Amino acid sequence: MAAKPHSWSQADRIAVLRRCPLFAPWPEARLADLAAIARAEYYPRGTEIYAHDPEKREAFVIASGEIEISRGSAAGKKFVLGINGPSEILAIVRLLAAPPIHYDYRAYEDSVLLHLPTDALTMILNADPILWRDVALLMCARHGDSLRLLDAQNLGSLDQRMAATLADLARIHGISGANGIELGLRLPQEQLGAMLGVTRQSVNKLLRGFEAEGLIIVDYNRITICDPAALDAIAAGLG
Amino acid sequence: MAAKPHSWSQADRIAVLRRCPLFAPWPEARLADLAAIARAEYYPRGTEIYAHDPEKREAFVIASGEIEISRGSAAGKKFVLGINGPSEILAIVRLLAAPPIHYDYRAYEDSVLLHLPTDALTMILNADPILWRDVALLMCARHGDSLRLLDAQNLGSLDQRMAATLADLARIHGISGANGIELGLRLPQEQLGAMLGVTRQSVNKLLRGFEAEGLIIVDYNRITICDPAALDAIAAGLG
DNA sequence: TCGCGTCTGTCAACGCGCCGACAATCTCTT
DNA sequence: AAGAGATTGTCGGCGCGTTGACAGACGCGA
Repeated sequence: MAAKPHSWSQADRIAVLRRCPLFAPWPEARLADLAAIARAEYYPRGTEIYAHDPEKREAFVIASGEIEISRGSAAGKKFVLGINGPSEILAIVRLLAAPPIHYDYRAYEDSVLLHLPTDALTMILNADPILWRDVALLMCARHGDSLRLLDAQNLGSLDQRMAATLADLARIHGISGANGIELGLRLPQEQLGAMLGVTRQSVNKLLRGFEAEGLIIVDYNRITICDPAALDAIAAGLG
Repeated sequence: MAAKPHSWSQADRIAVLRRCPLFAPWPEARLADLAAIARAEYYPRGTEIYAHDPEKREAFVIASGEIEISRGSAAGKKFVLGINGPSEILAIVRLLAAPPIHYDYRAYEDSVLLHLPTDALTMILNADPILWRDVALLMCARHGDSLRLLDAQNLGSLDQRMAATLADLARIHGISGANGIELGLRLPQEQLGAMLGVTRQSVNKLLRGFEAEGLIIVDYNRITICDPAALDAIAAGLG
């Protein structure tokens, strides 16, 4: 599915960038500048993206595949912030935030990324400063997402957080199918647990509860959302 | 302490804005533009800032006092994101984030705020677009803060989160005193609980544990940090 | 087609933080 | 100086999610 990047032309890179919401409204010339500094790279499933240099100052756009954003603790626990698909731009915060913050990026499926070195990226932005506005808006949206997660953690029950997470995944990775919205993603219960901050066993019980109510269908590594509205209702605290 | 705002001059407003990290580096002319659209308002302790209109599209700078940022659940629980002091700019996200997100702002002490209507603010930014860069950097820093909180919630123990929260409070509200860093803030244990997402009783036990180890001194509504380094060590998971 | 590694279903024991309650203490107002 | 309201200290019982363990199901590669 993912074409190997060694053969990618400037036009190929521009096409990928054009699909990224942050860059979509940019003028053609700026996109060309961006594409000129972009470096395409292929990562087979399971690869750590910046394993060799956690302090690497590069953002990247997902050309194809899925990237898992996570963070591990000294105790060996793992917290998964999210799993992002094509056209998302990631690792922007690490470029700018002070004090710096570091997340682990892992290829959840075979993926191709377009790397954008910070220094070159900021030079392009400074050359046409109104583009910084788009960055600011993107950061606001991301910040809003984090805040929503934080609220859910502190105010919601486990049911609610599970419902919210499933609804989010459906929005990002959903493909409409025969019985409802199918998550186009292999999704072990352990993985869901790492997103919710609970154990695999708890996820299992929850999932089977939802299935019993006809909200979802669980099928070895795959989940289908039958009743998205009901999930949203639960997530909102009305369930 | 807080001068009533009805008497504030343009020069007074400029002085307040100059102290805000976001605006500090801006040229004098832009600051004057900002001050011209700013409206100073006084809020006695306990007042809800946008109670009359939760959808109000205004950011504000704290001229004096303390503002609590929180969010309530339908079940009556409350989650406190933070308590911010003078020179902080708040409610920026609500202006820009999509989908919108709403927090409650409450005067934790008698406070004076400088309100900045969104539309006028964005016009000033658009007139000198490089200023958007500062906004983007600020949003990155804020986003980083949220992510750190989120990590702590999902990976850390209650001890660690308590230590981290106390260290944060010391950084923002700390005044060096005889026995260490005194938190210049009345801080009921219930309030700390709302920040950590746990009950008052749990906070009490934790606090007395820390006190027994000589890390802090608890004195009715006041906390003094005796050993900040030890708290940081605990927060980092080494305690 | 076999076999191994991954993923799922389920259980009992355990521990941590919550709930509800009550008395003691402190602060502020009158 | 006194009373009201807010804050703290502390307890026992309870519920939920964890821990650790094991059997069974699935799916990919040899």
